Amino acid sequence: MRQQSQHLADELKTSLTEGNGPLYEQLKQAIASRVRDGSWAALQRVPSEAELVKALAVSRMTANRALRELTTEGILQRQQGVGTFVAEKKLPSALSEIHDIAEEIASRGNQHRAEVLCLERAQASQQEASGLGVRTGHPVFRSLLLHFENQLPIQLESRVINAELAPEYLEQDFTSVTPSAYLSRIAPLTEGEHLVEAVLATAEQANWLQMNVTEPCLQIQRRTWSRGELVASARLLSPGSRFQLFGHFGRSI
Amino acid sequence: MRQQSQHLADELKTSLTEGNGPLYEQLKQAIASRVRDGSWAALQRVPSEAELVKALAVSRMTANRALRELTTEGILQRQQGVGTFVAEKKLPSALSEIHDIAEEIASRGNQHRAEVLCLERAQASQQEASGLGVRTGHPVFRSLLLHFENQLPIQLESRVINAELAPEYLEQDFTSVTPSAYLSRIAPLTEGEHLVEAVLATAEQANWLQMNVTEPCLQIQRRTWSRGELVASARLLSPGSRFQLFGHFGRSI
DNA sequence: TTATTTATCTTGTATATACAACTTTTTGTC
DNA sequence: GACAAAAAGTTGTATATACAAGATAAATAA
Repeated sequence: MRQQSQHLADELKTSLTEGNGPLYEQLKQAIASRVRDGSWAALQRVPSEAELVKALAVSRMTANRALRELTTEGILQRQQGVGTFVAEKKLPSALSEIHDIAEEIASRGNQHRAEVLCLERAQASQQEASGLGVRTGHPVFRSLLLHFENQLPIQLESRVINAELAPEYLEQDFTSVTPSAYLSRIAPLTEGEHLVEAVLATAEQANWLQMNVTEPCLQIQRRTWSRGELVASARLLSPGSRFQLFGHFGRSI
Repeated sequence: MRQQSQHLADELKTSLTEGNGPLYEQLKQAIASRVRDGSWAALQRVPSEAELVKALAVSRMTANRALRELTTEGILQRQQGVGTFVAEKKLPSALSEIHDIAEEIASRGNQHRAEVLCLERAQASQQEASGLGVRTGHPVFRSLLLHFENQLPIQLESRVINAELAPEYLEQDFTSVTPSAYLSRIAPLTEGEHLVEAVLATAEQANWLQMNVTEPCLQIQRRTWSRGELVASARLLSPGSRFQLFGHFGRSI
C-alpha cells in the first residue's frame, strides 16, 4: 500500500468553499497556502489526483490542472508513476530571461556594433570541458566579441560552444547577428543559469573595454541548455559605470 | 465576419507531423517558432481554437492547452470573446525570486548574524519619496543592517520602508529575523524589481564591510510591492569577493 | 529464498461534450 | 439613421472517459 494522503485532501474541503473564483484556482490557492505557511513540509507527499477527486468532488482534470500548474510554478514537483510532492525550497534561484545585448541596446534607441576579436575551432581545455560537461579535448568553438553601444565598448563576450551542437558556428557573421541570437535560433533555449559577480578586469580586458583597471566590472557567467544538452558557456564582462542588470518579477507563490 | 486566420492554422499542419512529442507540445513549438522568427508579427491575430481544431484535427482542449500555456509564458495574449494574438513584446524582464540572506547563509551550512547599525522613524527625503512612490515628508522607517557569515561581514543592507504599510517595523528584533523575512510575512510579496550593479564602496561602507575601498562590490537595489503597493526599497551592498548572485531559469520559448 | 510476473497506483495526454462569460457582428424595429 | 435585440464567434471552465507510461507493491513460480 502506498502512503495515504486522503486526510490532507479532506482538510482542503473547507478552504475550497470559501473562495469564489474558478475551481482549479481555489484548489491551487488552498494548496499553495499550505505550502507557503509550512503546514505541508518540503518533499512531503500531497494528495494524489484520485484522492482530490474523492475528497473534493471535482473531476480529475480539474485536480490535474491545479497540480500541473503548481508544478510549473515551482510549488510542487511530480513524478509519473510515483506521486506529487511539495517542491524543495529553492535556495538561490533567481529566474532570469536571456538577454541579447544587441536587442537591449536597440531597445534603448542606441546603435549596436560588434568586433570579432577571436573565432576559432579548438579542443576543450580541462576547464572548458568541465564547464561544458564534455570530456577534455572535445571539439569546441571559441569566440571573443566586443560589443559597442554608440561607439563606446560596453561588453566583452567570451564564449565556448559545444561544436557538435552548433556545427556551423564558425561560418556566422557575428558583426551582424550576436552569438546569443544565433544560438537561440538553431538550438531553442530550454534552460540556463547565471552567475553574477563584481570583479576587476585584467589589464588586457580593461584595454579592450577602454576603461580603468580600478573600475569595478559586472561579470555574468551564463550556461545555456537546449533539450537537455549544454550548448554554450559564456562570460560577459561589462564596466559597472556603463552596464546594469535589471530584473522584474511577479507572483512569488 | 471576424478576421480569418484559417490559412495560418493550415500552414501549421506540416510542422506538426515532424515532431514526435506530446501533441500540445508540438503545437506550442510550432506556434512559438513562428513568433520567434517573426513570421507571425506582434499583435497579429493567431488562429482561434476552433480554427486549430478544424485545420489540425485536434480536440479543442488540446488547442486550448497550447494557447493557454503560451499565454502564461508571455508568447501570446488572449482576450475572452475577442481572440488570441501574438504578445506585444518580450519583456525586458528577468524574473527573480526574493533572496533572504539569512536563509542563503544557512543553506550553505554557515552561521548568520546581523548587527543593527541604524533603525529609526523619519520623514521621506525627496530621493526616498520618489523611490517609494510617496510624497516628500511621508512617514518612513529607515534601517541599516550589517549581515555576517561566520563572523565575516558579507552584506550591508540599507532599507527604507513605507511606515503606513508596516507600522510595527521599529519593534522588530532584526538580529533574529531579517527585514526581508519580516516583510514577506506581514505583506506577502506580489511584485518586485532588481537593479544589479558593480560599484565601489564609500570609505564608511568599506569600513563596515572590513574591505578595501578598491575592491569591487555587487550592489542590488530592490523594490518590493505587496498587493499593488510599494512597501520597501532596499540597497544591498556586498564585497565581490564574498558574494555572488546565482540564477537558474527554464523554458524561454 | 529469489526471481519473475502480475496487478495496482500514479501521473501524462487526448478527446468529446457542455455551459458560462464576454465581444463583435448581424438583424430587426422604430 | 438610431437603437435594441438577437445571433454568432471566442475564450474560460468543468466534467467524463479513455488509454499510455512509469513506478511500486503484491502474487506467483522456480
